[in-house]
Amino acid sequence: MRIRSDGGSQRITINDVARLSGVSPATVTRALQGHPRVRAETRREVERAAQLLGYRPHVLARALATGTTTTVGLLIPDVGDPYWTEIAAGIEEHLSGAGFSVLFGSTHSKPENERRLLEIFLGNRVAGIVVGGIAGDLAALPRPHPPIVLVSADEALDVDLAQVLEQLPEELRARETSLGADRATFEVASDDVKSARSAVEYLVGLGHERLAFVGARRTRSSLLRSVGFLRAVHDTGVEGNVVASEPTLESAAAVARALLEPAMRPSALVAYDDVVAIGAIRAAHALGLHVPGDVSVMGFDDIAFAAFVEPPLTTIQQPKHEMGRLAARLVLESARADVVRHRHLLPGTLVVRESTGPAPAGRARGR
Amino acid sequence: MRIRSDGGSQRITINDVARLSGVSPATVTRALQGHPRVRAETRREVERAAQLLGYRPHVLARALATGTTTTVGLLIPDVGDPYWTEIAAGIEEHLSGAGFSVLFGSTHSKPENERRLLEIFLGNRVAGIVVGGIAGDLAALPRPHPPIVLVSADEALDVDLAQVLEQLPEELRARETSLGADRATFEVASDDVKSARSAVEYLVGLGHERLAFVGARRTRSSLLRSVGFLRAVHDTGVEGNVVASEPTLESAAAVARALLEPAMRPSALVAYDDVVAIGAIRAAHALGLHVPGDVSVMGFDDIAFAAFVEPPLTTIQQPKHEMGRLAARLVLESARADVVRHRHLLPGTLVVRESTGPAPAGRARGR
DNA sequence: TTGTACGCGTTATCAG
DNA sequence: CTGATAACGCGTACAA
Repeated sequence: MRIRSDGGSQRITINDVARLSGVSPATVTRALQGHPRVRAETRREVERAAQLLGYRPHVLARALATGTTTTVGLLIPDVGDPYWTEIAAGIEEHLSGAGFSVLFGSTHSKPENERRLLEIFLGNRVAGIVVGGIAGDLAALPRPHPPIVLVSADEALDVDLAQVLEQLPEELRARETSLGADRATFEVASDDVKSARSAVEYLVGLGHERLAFVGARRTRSSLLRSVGFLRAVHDTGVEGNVVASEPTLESAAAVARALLEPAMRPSALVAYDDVVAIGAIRAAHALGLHVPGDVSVMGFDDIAFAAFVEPPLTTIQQPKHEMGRLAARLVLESARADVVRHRHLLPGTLVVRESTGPAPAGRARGR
Repeated sequence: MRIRSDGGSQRITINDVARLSGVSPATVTRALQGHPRVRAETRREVERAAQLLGYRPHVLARALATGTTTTVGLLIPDVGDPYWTEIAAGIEEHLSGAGFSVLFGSTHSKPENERRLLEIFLGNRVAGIVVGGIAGDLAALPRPHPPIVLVSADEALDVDLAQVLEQLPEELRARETSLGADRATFEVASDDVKSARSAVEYLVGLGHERLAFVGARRTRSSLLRSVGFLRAVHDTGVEGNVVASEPTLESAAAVARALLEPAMRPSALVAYDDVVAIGAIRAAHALGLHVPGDVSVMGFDDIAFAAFVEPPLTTIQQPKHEMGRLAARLVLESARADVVRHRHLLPGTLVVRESTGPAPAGRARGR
């Protein structure tokens, strides 16, 4: 006799319940699913038997029979990044609340991982998929596929940063629609252009006249934020330039250090995100500069720790949890009915803390 | 004609492939699974057909047929907590690398959620389960169940903190074995007692003679850390007391504020974890105290942000990623063979940064 | 080496 | 209101 060391749980099936309660399997199904046409007494009897036996329906068998799953695939780039985990939290919460399970994977921002995991999700016949970050060649997916909702799709653009920055924002906006996003049913993102604009307007309101945006990369949200920054800078008539940086504390610190040399030092820095902002603040401190006394620094996103660094970070909060909820709602809804593709742009909101302040006196407008 | 708006992907099955390649479904299975006894040519033919049709095996149907899944359930208390997400990252990485999928859920530290999600996992016939945090009444699970690995099980103890603290550490250690943990195959945790001890020894080595542990709660790791603290304090002959605090920044700040009143101010604080430590530092700053000039503060875990607060936090690093990997390895291994239950205690390692320093001169040993 | 037939646990259809 | 019976897609003895 060979011991089945399989991980399977109990093997009490619907048949066991049927036998014990003296009805057919079909009736058991109906009774347990709240089907209207079952005698009340029968139902009680079945429920009692099921309870007694500790019957637990085999989700997979059910899926096979119905052709439908209650599982949704979730892909995010990085489990360690608070931005993504907060979004994931919103997604998980909503999905779980709606009785759906979450099949999870991390892409590490690698398209090949994204592809591989999507394959797995499809193999598992998920009812829908939420993809955070990249979202490469969705077009290559077999059709039809379950509804896919993109969150802050960050697909790399095939253009030079410099080129894009010269182009009109309108033109860039147009380009967006040609991204891989077009195979997805929905997309939810933050309104990066507008967010960057409010950042600039806030700083200008404080009297700053020489700004810098640090952290531009070849990703969509980064480009859009820098574009919003440049546009606002232009509209308000102050100085402002964009410098590139990786979205890591180290890179940001290095870039900021160079930027803060006395020569043409900006009086305020707008960072690509909170992580970059924190890196910039460290660089400022290392240079003996006071924040916000000597230089104001602000970020984007409002990750949990933004409020607890020294000084607490002024930032443009993104409704991460809300974005997650929305994404989850959208997959579930579009899993049920045919819907029109649509992009949801959520607004950011300014959160003023202590890393920003009035422009230093006497340093206004160069020379 | 009704449109099937199910989320199902393509419906090309093994039969389609069989028909196209002119063989039987059975042969298709064998060919695609690398079964040795298939003619090379046949295999090529089948593979070509599968490729052409874009055939993707139905994972659920396969699971039903084989009685085995390649899915592992993962439960953590809080998706927003960096401690847990770092562990989760390690788990996901290993599992994914081994070709397993992750069915994910968040318990929010609520036993009822844990129960509900475990039910779902069982219903999905997962090959194994990793549970972070609580782990309530695992005993209530139907037997046999798939292997369960507990990570930093944080089950609430049915005892008063005060009582426990009076007891001998040995006695408390004995209690551990009676926790819900005993239905699990494995458990991985950090060696909290020893970690706390090294924290104390490090501070004493710096000349501190009046310490305080802030953050004890009725959870295991908190109790064990406070016990390790008290034991070490006793062994090294310095003063040291334990004060309770919720593991939130706000609570920690409030507690620390009271603790830092001039009267009997400790020269060093050992916080339950990094979050509590950061809260304590804020309180110190609010009181106009310098860290570490006036008071040293250290934490546990070494979450990502520990290095980026002001001042960078000295802490006892827990090998979170490693713990995750180990947990994942253990589920997979025990899913294959029968194994002996075991508890894995991983050591913490001291990471010295800038929130700790020598004891303030002239404040040594009260009165 | 390959094909046939059956079972995995559940639901749906169609009689009764 | 309830019971047979046929799928769902795949793996696997068993037979050829």
